[in-house]
Amino acid sequence: MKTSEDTPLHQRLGAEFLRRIESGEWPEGRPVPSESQLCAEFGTSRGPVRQALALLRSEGNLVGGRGKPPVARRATPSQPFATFLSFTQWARTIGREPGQTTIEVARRRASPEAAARLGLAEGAPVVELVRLRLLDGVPAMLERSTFVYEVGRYLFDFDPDTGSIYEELLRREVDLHHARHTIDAVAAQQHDAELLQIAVGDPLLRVRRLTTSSQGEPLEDADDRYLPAMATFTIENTIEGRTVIGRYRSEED
Amino acid sequence: MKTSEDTPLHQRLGAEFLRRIESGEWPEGRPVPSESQLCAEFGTSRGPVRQALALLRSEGNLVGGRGKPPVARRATPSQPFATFLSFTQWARTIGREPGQTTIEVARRRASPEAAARLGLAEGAPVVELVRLRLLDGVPAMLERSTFVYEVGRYLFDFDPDTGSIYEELLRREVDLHHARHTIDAVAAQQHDAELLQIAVGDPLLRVRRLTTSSQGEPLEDADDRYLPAMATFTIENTIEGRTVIGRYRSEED
DNA sequence: TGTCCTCACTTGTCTTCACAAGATGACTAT
DNA sequence: ATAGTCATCTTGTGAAGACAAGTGAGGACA
Repeated sequence: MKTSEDTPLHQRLGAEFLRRIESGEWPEGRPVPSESQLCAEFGTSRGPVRQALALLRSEGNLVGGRGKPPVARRATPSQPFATFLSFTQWARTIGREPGQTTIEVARRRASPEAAARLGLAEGAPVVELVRLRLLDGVPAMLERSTFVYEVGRYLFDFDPDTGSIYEELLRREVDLHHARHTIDAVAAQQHDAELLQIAVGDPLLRVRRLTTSSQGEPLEDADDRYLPAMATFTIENTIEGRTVIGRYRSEED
Repeated sequence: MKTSEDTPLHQRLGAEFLRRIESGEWPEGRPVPSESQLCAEFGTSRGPVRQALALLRSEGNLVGGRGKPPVARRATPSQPFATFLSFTQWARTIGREPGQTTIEVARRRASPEAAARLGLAEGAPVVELVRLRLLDGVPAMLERSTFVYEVGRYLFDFDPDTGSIYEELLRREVDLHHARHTIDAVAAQQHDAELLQIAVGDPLLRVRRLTTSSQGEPLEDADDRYLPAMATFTIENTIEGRTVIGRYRSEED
């Protein structure tokens, strides 16, 4: 029943508990206070306290329990949707300066493959965008996107050289909700090689992405090709089913 | 308060609700029964019902709510830890026959790089394993693993050609709990190319894996190199933070 | 000294109650 | 006919209480 600021009690508790773990106030590897102690400290019932603890448990910040208080853990959080989807936001979170050179943006009729992936009729209008993405001014990735026309039309009112398309689409209230990334490796083609300044046949990390709305309607189909030296993807996995994903700058070695 | 079979009520409810969604008894896109109706049907209080619904919500099987009952969705589940970690189990889940040819298994002194990743002193004993992994008898991946000696010693009592090391280690009660997969692309070296029957320089999908115990102690450091035509990794991501991961056979195209 | 038992404490589970806030449809007033 | 109001449904949130089961420490006992 703490002084309400209109956000639910269990959320405030969860944020406070997380702060204590990350600040070391609740040291890593040591048991946290018991639920009854927390109830007493915050003057609440067990319900909100347990909800808050369950949230931290699902994020890997608390482990163990049953008969004894759980133990605090510092856990690397999963990268949020925006960081994972937007090159610009990703670059900033890893402390690099994003950049881009637009190679082409055009209204076209959908190719059979793109139409199939986007759930469109063959020949339906789409907007295709090709950009070379830079990290600190150095080529890092070649991005080929095909947008459903209803979304892609916004690109003509917007200079794709100036910043994040993802942020622009959010401003236009496009319902970007879900993305499926398929990761594999390909050899650089002629076009890739020229733009990324590598040799034909060099390995590239390819990420094909299908972005959909909250209703499951496809909005964007993309093919991003990274220089392996510039980016890696990580998947963390535990036996209890917790998953942490991330995109990082490759380690120098 | 349903006839107890010693598993908690909310788990039984969650399993039953999931069954109804996947069977179509609760059709996709349609609102599910209200909590009070479910309470009446199962003769329980709201607590367990809400716990069960929250579980399904966290797995993407229920969306919406607040003021009206949530809507059912069929969601692809995240691949479990075992499927993601074990080539053998993965192959079986996608309906292929796993196979392997052991190239070498040896007790060595850790290289500086491996020692650093495994948190060992340089020169500490480790067990190195190199296997060519097959799908339906065709080369698919080259696996190079370095095990901490305490774990790797079991490999000498076990023929790595006969099956899953992961399952064998579980039988020995090795505490495999957490894995961090780092995905990038590399060019095939001489050794890779010979074993995988490709040309030197061809692109390979590389997955470096660090497997740790529940206490965070490193157990295995691996470098798996997949033929791009044989496997892809997928990451699904939503704006609410739900994540689904998977490893799949590449599509033919 | 070493073993076993008891007891206090903890978390997990479930019940019952209450109220706030969003959603919806029927009804009313214009 | 249309717009606004209200009753009634829903879920979200929180309190309080109860009991089962796991944990661990201390004491009794051999």
